[in-house]
Amino acid sequence: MSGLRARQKADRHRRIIEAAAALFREAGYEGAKIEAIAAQAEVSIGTIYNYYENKGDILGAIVSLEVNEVLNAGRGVVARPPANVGDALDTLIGIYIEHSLHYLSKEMWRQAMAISTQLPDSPFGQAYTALDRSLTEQIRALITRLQEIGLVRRDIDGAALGELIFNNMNMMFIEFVKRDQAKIPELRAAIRRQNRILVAAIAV
Amino acid sequence: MSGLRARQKADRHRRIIEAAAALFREAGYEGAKIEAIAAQAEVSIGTIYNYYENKGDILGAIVSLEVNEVLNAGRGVVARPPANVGDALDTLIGIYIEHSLHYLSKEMWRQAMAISTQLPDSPFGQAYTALDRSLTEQIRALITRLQEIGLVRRDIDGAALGELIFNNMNMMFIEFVKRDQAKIPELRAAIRRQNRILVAAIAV
DNA sequence: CACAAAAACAGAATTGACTCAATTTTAGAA
DNA sequence: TTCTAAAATTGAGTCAATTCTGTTTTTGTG
Repeated sequence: MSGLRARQKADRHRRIIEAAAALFREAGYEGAKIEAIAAQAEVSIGTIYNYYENKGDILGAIVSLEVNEVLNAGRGVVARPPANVGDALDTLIGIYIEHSLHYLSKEMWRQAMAISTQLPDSPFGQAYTALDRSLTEQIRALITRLQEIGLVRRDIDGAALGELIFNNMNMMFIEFVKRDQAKIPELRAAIRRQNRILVAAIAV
Repeated sequence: MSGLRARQKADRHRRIIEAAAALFREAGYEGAKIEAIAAQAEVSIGTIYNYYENKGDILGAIVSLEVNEVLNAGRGVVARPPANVGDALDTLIGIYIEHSLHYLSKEMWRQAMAISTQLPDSPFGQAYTALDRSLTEQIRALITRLQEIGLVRRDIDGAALGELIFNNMNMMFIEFVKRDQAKIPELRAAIRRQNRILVAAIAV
C-alpha cells in the first residue's frame, strides 16, 4: 500500500501530463513531439509508451479531466434548475460551453475529437464515448427534473429528447472548434435558436 | 485546350483515385501505404503529393464522390415528398444512411470524419464542411416544401429546424460508424424516435 | 525544327511516432 | 542483509508519411 513503486508511478503520470499539457498549449498537438514531452517530464520515450498507448491517449487524459469538471459543474443546475425550460437548458449548455476552453485550446479539442472517431476502441476513444454518454445523461436528468417540477410535459420521451439536445449541441460545438474565429456568444445564440423549437414543443 | 498535359493530368488523377479506393477497401486506410498506391497507380510518390496535399485528401476525393451521389438521390424526395411529415423525414434520412456504406467502409468514414475535424482548413476539410452544409440545406428545403404543401406549420423556423435534424442525424451516424457491430435498421429506428418529438411539434 | 521557360515527375532523404530487446530498479522471501 | 523474480525504464532502431532537390517532359515561340 502506497509503496515506493506506486508513488513513483503516480508521480510520473503527473509529470507526463503536466509536460504534455504545457507543450500542447505552446506548440499545438502536432508540434509537441513525444521526445520533447519525455525530456520535459524527465522520463524516457519508452516510459511514456508504458503509461499511455499512444500520443492521443495523453491528450485524452487531459480532456477527461476537463469534461469531468464540466459534468460536476452541471450537477448544480440539474439540482436547482431555473424556473423556465428555455433558461434551464441554456444555463446547463452554457456551463458546458463556457468551461470548454478553460484548459483545452480549440486545436486540442479538434485533435481529441478526431482521435476519438479515428480510434474508437483505444482507451481514450472509449473514454470519450463514455463522457459523451454522461453529458447526454445529464441533460436527460435535467429534463426529468423539469418534468417533476411540472415545467415539461410528462408524456415527452425524455431519453430521446436528451439525445436530440446533446447531439445538436455537440455537433454545433464541433463546428465551433473547427473555426478559429467562431465566438462563444454566437454559438450559444445559435443553439438557443435551435432549442427554441423544442422548448415550444415540450413546455407545459 | 485538352492538350496532352491536361489529358495526362486527368488520367493520373483517375488512376490515383482508383488505386487508392481499391487499396483502402482491401487494406483499410492505415493499411494502404502511399508507396503501394503510387505503385498501383503507376506514378511516383512525389507525383501523388503533387496532386494531393496529403493522404487524407485522397480519401477526401472519394468521400466527396459518395456524398454528392447521396445529395443527388435526395433531390427526388424533396421534389415529391411522402404526404406525412414523419415519413418524409424518414425517407430522406433513409436515403442518406442506406447510400452511405455503398463505396465507403465504416473505417473509411471514421478516417474521413477524423481528418475533417483535425484539418478543417485542408482542401478536404473545407470540402467536407461544405458537404455537411449542403445536406443541412437539403433537409431545410424539404421542410420548406412541406410547409408549402401545408404539412408543416408556417411559423416554424425552417433553418434552425434543418440544422437540428441534420446535426442529430449526423451525430448518430458518427456513433454508428464508430461501432462496427452497429446496424442500419437500429440507427434509423433511433433517429425516428428522436424525430418523433419534433414531428409532433411541427406538424399542422 | 530548335530552344528556353514552365510544369510535372521521381525517388532519396528527412522526420517523428512507436517498438522492442537489454538493462535497471523494486519487492519481498529466506 | 542478500538474493531472485517481477516490474519498470531506457533509447536505439523501425516504419511510413511527407519533403526536397535534381531531372525529365511539355509547351509555345522564333
